[in-house]
Amino acid sequence: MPDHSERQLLLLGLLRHQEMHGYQINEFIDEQMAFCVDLKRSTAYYLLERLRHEGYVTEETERTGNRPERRVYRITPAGETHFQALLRANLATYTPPTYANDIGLIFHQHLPPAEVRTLLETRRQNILAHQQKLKSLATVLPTDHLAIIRHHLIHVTAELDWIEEQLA
Amino acid sequence: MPDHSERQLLLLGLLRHQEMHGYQINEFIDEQMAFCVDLKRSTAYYLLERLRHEGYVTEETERTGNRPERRVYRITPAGETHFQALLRANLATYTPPTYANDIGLIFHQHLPPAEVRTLLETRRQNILAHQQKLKSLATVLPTDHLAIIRHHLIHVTAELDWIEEQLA
DNA sequence: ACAGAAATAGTCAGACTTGAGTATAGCGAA
DNA sequence: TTCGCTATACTCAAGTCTGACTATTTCTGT
Repeated sequence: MPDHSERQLLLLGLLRHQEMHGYQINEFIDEQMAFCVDLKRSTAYYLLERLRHEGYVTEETERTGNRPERRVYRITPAGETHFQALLRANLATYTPPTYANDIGLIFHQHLPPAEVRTLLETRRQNILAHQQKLKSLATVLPTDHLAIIRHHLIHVTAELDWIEEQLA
Repeated sequence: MPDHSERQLLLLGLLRHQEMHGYQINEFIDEQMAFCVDLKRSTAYYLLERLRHEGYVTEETERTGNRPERRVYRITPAGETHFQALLRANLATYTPPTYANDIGLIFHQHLPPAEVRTLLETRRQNILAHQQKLKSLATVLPTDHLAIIRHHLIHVTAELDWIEEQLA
């Protein structure tokens, strides 16, 4: 059983604020949260179905005008409780991320040092580009997200420090 | 088609060094790489089968004594080429990780500030524990891994900085 | 000498994930 | 008015991942 908890937390947190239909949830995630969670649209539908199955949300079909039916999700009292538990667990826990780019470094001796340097130089440019994107997000997204953007920026800086150390 | 590339890179890199059977590969990963890659044993078998299907490794069954048969994997010339390509791509790329614990922060206002503080204090202890574990790894693992351990330590430090900023 | 633990070597059902596809509605331009 | 493009709302087949399990061999303590 993999650990959906943070995505469940996200979905329940959104529904806690207000009832929403699937498309709306996905739109919100894509526009405001994509930079810090990885959750595709089809996966969100799947998870919502699971939350319903577990009694944490209810599903109600409605239609507006002649548009196709939509399923409106609403959090249940059990869902509220679950949300609180997930939130407490999430805040108290530290889950170290995995850095996909570590693997390359392990095998760097299989390439000529000069080429490794060039490749890492390119990586450095990509990191700088990502840093810029984060900075511009800060001006676009609501202020609730500032702490998280700052979190990402701190790590990007750490990444730049490390790669410069490797280049030296 | 998800992006196995870093795990393929890992498997090919190990086989490039010497032929190995599945169990041996898994043992090595569990003992030396678990701290920087997330790859379960059954997944490794699955990926090896895929690499074979794609012609990057060959599989040969052998038996030693009365033990059950084992499948020995050996990298092919095509696998060598693929390895080089994956390695170059990996070194030149930056793949920002996702931080599972960000989600909690988004919803922190749903709990009393004092409790949030206590929970984050606990998280901080967990980060410190993780930092210690990394430091002790540095004394146990071969020196090739030092750069990567350093990489993780830099990020753990960044994480501690950030959380202390939040607590203040 | 022999029972129980640990190591060896995988297999597989079932859960998770997602790109590609389906189907209808509104809207702007020619 | 009608052709095509975008927005709305999902669905699903196919691919991926892993916890739990099987089965045999070798050690270890008594």
